[in-house]
Amino acid sequence: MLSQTEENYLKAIYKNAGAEQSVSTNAISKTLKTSAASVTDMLKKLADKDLLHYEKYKGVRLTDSGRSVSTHLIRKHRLWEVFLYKKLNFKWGEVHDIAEQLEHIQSPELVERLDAFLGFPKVDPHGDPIPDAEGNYEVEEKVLLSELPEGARGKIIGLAEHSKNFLAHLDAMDIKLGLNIKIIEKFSFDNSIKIKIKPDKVLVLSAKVAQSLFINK
Amino acid sequence: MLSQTEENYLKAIYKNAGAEQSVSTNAISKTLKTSAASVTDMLKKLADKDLLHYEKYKGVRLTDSGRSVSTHLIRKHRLWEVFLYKKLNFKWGEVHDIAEQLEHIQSPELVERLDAFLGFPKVDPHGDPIPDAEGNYEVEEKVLLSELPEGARGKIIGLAEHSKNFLAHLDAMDIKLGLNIKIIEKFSFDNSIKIKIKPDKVLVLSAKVAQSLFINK
DNA sequence: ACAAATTTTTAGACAAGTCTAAAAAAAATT
DNA sequence: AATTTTTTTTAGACTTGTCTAAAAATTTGT
Ligand SMILES: [Mn+2]
Ligand SMILES: [Mn+2]
Ligand SMILES: [Mn+2]
Ligand SMILES: [Mn+2]
Repeated sequence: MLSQTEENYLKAIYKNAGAEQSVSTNAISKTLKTSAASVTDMLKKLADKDLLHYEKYKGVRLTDSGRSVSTHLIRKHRLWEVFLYKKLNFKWGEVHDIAEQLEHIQSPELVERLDAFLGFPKVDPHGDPIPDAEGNYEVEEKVLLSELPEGARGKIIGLAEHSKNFLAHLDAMDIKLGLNIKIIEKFSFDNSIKIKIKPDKVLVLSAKVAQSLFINK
Repeated sequence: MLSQTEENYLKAIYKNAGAEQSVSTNAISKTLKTSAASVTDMLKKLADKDLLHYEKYKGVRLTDSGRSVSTHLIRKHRLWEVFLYKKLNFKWGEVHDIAEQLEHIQSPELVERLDAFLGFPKVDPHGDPIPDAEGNYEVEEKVLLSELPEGARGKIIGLAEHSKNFLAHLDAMDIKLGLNIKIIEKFSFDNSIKIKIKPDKVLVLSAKVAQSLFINK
């Protein structure tokens, strides 16, 4: 059985590079906010357990086993987020930190029952896909709102940023996942974008916001 | 913030002696299945944090602060048990081990929302009381089924034993909390007891079972 | 191609939580 | 009251995960 710490390293590696590419010691160290020296130590331990391939000075790549642990953690994390959001009515900016703890609960049975209880959701409250029990998931085709031309229509399906700050800002602007939008006008002055949502509500989004929203393609 | 380990020590102390009495090093060591030497070390640390009163060779007693941590843990443990039992349909013998992990999740907001989601339950799936946010709870007056005379009536409201084995046995016998029973006959041969449940079902309980079921008084 | 900057590893230390073995204190027996 | 048994504490060691400082390797820039 893996410790929470080991699990967090694997997840950090997966988030940095997925299962194919390799990740540098420094990248992991930044994600986890630990020293590079500590990371090196841990990478050796995880390599001993066949969770990743490690070659001195060359960075690491997850093994199949390591990838499986990572995606399973992400599955648990996102299922718990759905639970907190849908059943306990937390805001979407509040669920991540709690799920960060809940994802480490060890009980395969619990995950499957939670999944069923939630109605087998496909995405978490931020629009990110929930891996199935085998660790597989589909990534929807999407494009940044800021990339779309005037006149284009689409639906908000994901976020390029996940900070609490950003999520709270979206709440304040009444922007949620699933909204159908149409681009009315793009302002070259500051790259802000005027959009229409629903029948007749119009609002102007800053460039920063437009660059952080994914639209279906 | 306390570590899971520290929390488990406090809970073990509370379970052994409540908040009034004092507990011996050995008793804690048995409950937690760690060496007496380790327990002594930890007791000093917890005393430094004012969670308990420690005097060499005299055992320990929780402080108000220690008692508060303990009852809050028990509150969380039992609320999660209700969740697992009522919402995820786990059997009552399966919930304890998972709740043992969930009780350490740190989020005051989560506990209160879970409580509301569950409809503010007063007892857990084993009939044990759930402390409120202040750590207070009422213990229902009860008596062992084995103590009742022939002809007595009552309702099964609690368990004197919590082993998985016992819980599975009760499942096999179709005995649950809330059942109304009447004592038909007590057999002096082996102290088994014949009871009637509901309209017309009669069954004989072994002495061991009768000594492990609480009836309301 | 060499020097400088950056990244990564090693070395040595520390805190938390655990253990076993031995010493000290307390409790039980005779 | 003295002896034996049991409980508790101390001493010293080990593991996990972390750190800082220094050394080694790699990458970048000229
Ligand atoms: Mn998250
Ligand atoms: Mn985590
Ligand atoms: Mn329990
Ligand atoms: Mn616990």
